Amino acid sequence: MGKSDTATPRERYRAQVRTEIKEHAWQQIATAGASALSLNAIAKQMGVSGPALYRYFAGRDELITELIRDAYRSLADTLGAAAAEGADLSGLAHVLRGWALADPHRYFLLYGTPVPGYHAPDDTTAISSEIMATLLTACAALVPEAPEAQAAQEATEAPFATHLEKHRAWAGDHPAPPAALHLAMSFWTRMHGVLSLELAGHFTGMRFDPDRLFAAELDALLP
Amino acid sequence: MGKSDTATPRERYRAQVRTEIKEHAWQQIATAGASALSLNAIAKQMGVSGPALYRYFAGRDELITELIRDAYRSLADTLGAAAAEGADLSGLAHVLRGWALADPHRYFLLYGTPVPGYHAPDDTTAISSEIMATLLTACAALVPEAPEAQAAQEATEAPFATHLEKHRAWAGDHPAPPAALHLAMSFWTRMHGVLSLELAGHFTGMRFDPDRLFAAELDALLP
DNA sequence: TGTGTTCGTTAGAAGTTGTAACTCATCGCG
DNA sequence: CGCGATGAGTTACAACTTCTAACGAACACA
Repeated sequence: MGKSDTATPRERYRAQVRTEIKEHAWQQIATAGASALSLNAIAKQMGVSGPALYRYFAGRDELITELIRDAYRSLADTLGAAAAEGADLSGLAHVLRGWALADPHRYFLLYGTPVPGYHAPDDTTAISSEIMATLLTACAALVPEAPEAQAAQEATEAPFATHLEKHRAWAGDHPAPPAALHLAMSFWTRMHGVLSLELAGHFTGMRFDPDRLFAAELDALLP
Repeated sequence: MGKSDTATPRERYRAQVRTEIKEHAWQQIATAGASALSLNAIAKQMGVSGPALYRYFAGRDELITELIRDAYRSLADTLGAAAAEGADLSGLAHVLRGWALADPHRYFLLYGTPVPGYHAPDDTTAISSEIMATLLTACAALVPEAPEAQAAQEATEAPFATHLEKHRAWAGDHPAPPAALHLAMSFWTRMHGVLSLELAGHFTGMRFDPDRLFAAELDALLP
């Protein structure tokens, strides 16, 4: 089991308490939202005194940062596993939706209203581009390989795709054609649009089925 | 000037102080976000003591509710004015974008991560459907009037539009055809998807121009 | 078995929301 | 004009939050 064998007892205990704290934090976030996360309440729930938690997290911000990191990791792993099992872009969409519905607060922690002073650490942006990479692979599988002549024609018809091609630093060195870059961005923004409005409860009251809206948007997206 | 003439001096003073409080609140939200809004800080900025503000707002929640109401009102008026001046759906999209970019925190107050215990009062949902009405009018102007034969054909091709037609309570009694209902929902979710990710800063680092992504999504949406 | 690291505790500072009670200015009415 | 009711602003306080400091006790390791 990798690290836990080589660790000293103290380190193992420390890691265990850290995860226990995070579990209580998730539970608290799920009921009251991230803004209501209270270190004192977690301590009380664990039966220890308030300042004890500061041995494990420098403060509320570091705890939240850790939760964000875990959430990104979970999403990247979930999408990555689905892709490894052969899911196409449509499959990834449904996996994403399931992941978001399983814990709306976790989704909002990643893609909701940004925390005022918070700045994402480097490794979360790394995980974020890992997600983007699996997305790009699925998108590239849907976009037909364009011969040169057709590519030139596309350049005049799809100005945004060529714009993305000129600023493709965010795609890393992923070998996705311009149309796939465009498809990935549309996928991201549209799925997020439907999901975030649904999770925020903006569709309650309207009586239609959010499932069908999601399916319709997905259908309109796929080439 | 309507009400302010008939009001007693006390009431006029009260209304003035209320708007002054709200102005400071907006200023504070713009710099630190809604979650960091502090009645004490507002009081200090206004040169009065903390509890003095409780004469004007029952608490933090009521102040935020009032700010949300004002934000909805502002958005509805802005879109309504644009529509009255002849803006089509594309024009409304750009007006919406301008409104959101002018004060991102205000946008997130309406469409961002929901506040845990908060439940929107009735009149905000009324304003919300006012917004939806101007949207539906603009959408209806874009979809062609369908003869009966064509409508029957559409019913099999556009299942979500017919689903919306069966659950069109949210559209009030607006006489928009099913295709317009569908277009309005797509408009809402897609524009929100691009805007909220942009405003949350998820595109910083990627070097492309958010303006062009917005334009591309809008272009893909219009029939 | 000692020794030093680390954990958890209590005490306290500085901040927040919100309530209670009191003073005092002001508004309206006789 | 004067007097009484209304309401604004004050201080004091309770209960909460994050977070620091100092102390005792438990534990791992040599």
